[in-house]
Amino acid sequence: MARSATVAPPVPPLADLILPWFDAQARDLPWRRAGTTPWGVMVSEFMLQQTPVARVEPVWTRWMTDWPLPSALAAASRADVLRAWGKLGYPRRAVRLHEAARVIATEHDDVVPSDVDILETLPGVGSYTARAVAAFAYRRRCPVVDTNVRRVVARAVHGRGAAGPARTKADLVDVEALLPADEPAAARVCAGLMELGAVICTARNPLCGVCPARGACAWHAAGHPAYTGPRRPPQGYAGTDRQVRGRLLDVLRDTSMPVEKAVLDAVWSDAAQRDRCLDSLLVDGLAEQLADGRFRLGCAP
DNA sequence: TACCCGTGGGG
DNA sequence: TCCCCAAGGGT
Repeated sequence: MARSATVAPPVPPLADLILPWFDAQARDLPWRRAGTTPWGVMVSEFMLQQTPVARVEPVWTRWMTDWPLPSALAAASRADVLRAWGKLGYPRRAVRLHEAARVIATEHDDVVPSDVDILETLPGVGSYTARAVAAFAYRRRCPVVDTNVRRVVARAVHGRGAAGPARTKADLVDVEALLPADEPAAARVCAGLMELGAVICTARNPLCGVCPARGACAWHAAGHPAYTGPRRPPQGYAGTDRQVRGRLLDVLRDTSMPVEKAVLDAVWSDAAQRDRCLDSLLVDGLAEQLADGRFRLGCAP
């Protein structure tokens, strides 16, 4: 039986390395500041879905000034919401946030729910956003899994270079295992895992040399083996319906007066694709057609 | 599950 | 230039 004087050096759990680093180094993002309401957190999470922090900051700040409560946003027109959303991309997120605000105002007394299952019933709120609101707005002990966390866990816990295909349930279990019992501390660990993935443990050129977690990182210990798993096919953009919809919407956002179809026809030469995209914008409620045939930004309730 | 949905910056 | 990526959700 081993009884040497040297006790096996306790490898500090990931959380113990990440917490002090996060407390000292976390970026000063506006929605992290004291006094941010759960509504403010929720708005930031919607905007941050697939959109970089730098582009969200100014829009979020203005948004919270104009619509500090869900009921305030609910009272705005969809067109005003879409214009305020500006060029954050994926404008259907703005419509869903608008709809979620109405549900919160009318069915939850203007208070953002704190329960994950209730949050997930809101339009545009999926597993990630529901958990992010519960953890960051209400300090709940609730595993939060986004693309950053998946990458950090893949590396630090499993020694793989990248996360690979989604393994939703397993990711939740993995993160849950990293969380301390204390609720607010657990919420900070979730934020810290995301922060680490965003600024240190990045997809390309991770900064392992200054990583606070490298002492507990399986990938680092293994010598940074390259990722060998399946890669998702490139998405592409040029020539897609997404690009055409973006151009059409760009016209409608920038005009206060309804426009003739000829104005929209000018943004894309392929008539069939252009008409298909315009129709899809109508279906999505992002655009609407007046009785006189002209078009404008969607104004639905 | 795979694909669709915007936009712009960096390597 | 081109490709990859960025706090996902809906279908």
